[in-house]
Amino acid sequence: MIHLIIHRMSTKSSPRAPARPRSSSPNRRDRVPDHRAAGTPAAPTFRPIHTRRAFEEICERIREQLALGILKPGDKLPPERDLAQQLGVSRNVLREALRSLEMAGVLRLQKGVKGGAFIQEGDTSRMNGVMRDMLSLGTISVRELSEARVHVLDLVVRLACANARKADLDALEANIRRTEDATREGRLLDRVECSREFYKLLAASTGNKVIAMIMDSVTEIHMRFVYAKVSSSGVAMARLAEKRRQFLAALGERNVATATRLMRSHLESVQRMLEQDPGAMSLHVALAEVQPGMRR
Amino acid sequence: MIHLIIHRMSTKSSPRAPARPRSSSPNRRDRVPDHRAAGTPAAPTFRPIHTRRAFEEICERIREQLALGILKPGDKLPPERDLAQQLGVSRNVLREALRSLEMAGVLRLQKGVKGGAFIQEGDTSRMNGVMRDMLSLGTISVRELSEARVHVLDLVVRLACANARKADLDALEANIRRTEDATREGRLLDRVECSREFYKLLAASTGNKVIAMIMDSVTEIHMRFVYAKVSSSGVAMARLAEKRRQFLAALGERNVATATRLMRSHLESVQRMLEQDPGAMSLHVALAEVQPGMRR
DNA sequence: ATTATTAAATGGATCACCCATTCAATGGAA
DNA sequence: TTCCATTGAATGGGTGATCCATTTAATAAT
Repeated sequence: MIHLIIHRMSTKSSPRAPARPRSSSPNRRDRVPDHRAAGTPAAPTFRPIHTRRAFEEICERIREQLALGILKPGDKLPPERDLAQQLGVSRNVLREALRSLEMAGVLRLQKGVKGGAFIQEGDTSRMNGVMRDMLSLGTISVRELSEARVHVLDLVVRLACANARKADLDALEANIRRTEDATREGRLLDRVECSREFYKLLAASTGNKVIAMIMDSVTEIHMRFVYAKVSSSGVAMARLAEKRRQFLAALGERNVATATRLMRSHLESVQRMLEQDPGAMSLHVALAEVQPGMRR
Repeated sequence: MIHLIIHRMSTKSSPRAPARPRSSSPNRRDRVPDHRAAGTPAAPTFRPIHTRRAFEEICERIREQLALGILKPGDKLPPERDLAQQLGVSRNVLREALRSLEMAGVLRLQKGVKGGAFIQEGDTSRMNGVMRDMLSLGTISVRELSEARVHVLDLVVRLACANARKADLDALEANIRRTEDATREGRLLDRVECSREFYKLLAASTGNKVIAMIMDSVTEIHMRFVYAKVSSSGVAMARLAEKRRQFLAALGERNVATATRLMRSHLESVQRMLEQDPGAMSLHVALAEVQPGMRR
């Protein structure tokens, strides 16, 4: 259904070339890689160097079709065997490309007859993984992430005040009720889960998926720290639901100043709690466990 | 040097199983997948279902080692052949995992003796690709991205006012000079390139790599639109360098209000320019071409 | 000493299979 | 007829062997 022919422009002379003997020209001096030189007698169009690997080119082609709107979410790519042949590559290489695209959240691979590689849609959680990797690699620090979160949250509160709709406020209200239930019944970890959801709902209520994505990505790691802290110490933020209600009231009144002030002071108290014992803020506590494709 | 043993817990009966003939049991009724049932007479420990794919598990293991600090940037993984054996998987599958990690910016693969898979460090551009994919897939819209950019830029200006150091201001100053040169010599596209760099420098001057990353990711696409517009229409923003100088002056004086005002008005005029002819804001214009691993 | 050659290590790629899952088509039993 | 079990084909998941290409160090030739 889709044409993705790759003219491999490969470095290799031809697929399954007859094993050009290693030391064919005993005294050659030119260090020019023999590419396909000796093949055609006078082919003056020397192609530029090409170290690009097959799977990169494949990813690129598919992303190109996506960008051009030729491929859309829900579309199915041809079966691996067919596509590999169309592209003129081995199935293994094609799979490397498909795997990469799957991990990037572009594709979803499904087994069985009627299975195949489908263009994925609407996965807004991809940035979380990037953020985690950055942190694992030491490219960014916990401090930078926390600081960024404060600023982003500031922005989110402002936008939520401006744009939150009734449905958003209702969802937040329901979330707070669940928080109250969890508090009453002493389910501390569930309460952390509620917090995670609270911020997600707040982010969504900005009405801007880009902002929401950014917010989620800086919140995800933070909530892991909170989870680890609550999980190990057994202590939890006091008067959480109550504070949330106050905040929600300010949000409902579109009172940016109050909402911002409440959120900031809450963030500060959480930060104090986390920093109580150093080491709880260590990366390994939060990042270890649960590192799958993108659970959470 | 590193132990990453995976007990595959595989579904398959054993590597290279002796090709159990298809229709061996003519009248079997149990739909239980025969896993390794007939092998050992009474093995009561039925392992839980295992749909998890090998390459996912491998990625997970490596990320785990990373999160635990056992693997650090610069470290080298064992050669593919060795690692595959350690993990108990075929080399092909291992490569699928390595490829995914490479595309995610976690690894860098290098050929030749002394080559190998090295843990990458400090690549802050990974979020750009995510943003591009989201846009291609229609998960986010150009409008949302532009809007987010305005807000993020607002934040960046505030932080830059607070945190920019002399070196940052000097770099911005040098950038403006290059912009002037390009303007004088009519190199319009170079001027766009200068703009891209300007925003990157501004983002860096916040002193927070997370914020900078976010800023870069929302700016990258925007600059493609600008590039496409300038490239096709030949018109360019008037008095650009001059406006930049005013802005830089405000930044140097830590005058948040003025800097913010100047930036906002500039963004508005750029937006007006872009929206002049609709269609120029179409995705395809900006996303097509240059979709490599992560050029730019 | 300098330079060219060789050899080994390692990722890049191919081929030819086989296994496991899924689902539609088929066919027999109630 | 209706329903359920069986079958078989399509498709992704995975393996092992083998070769190519690049890079670097060791070695030989000048």
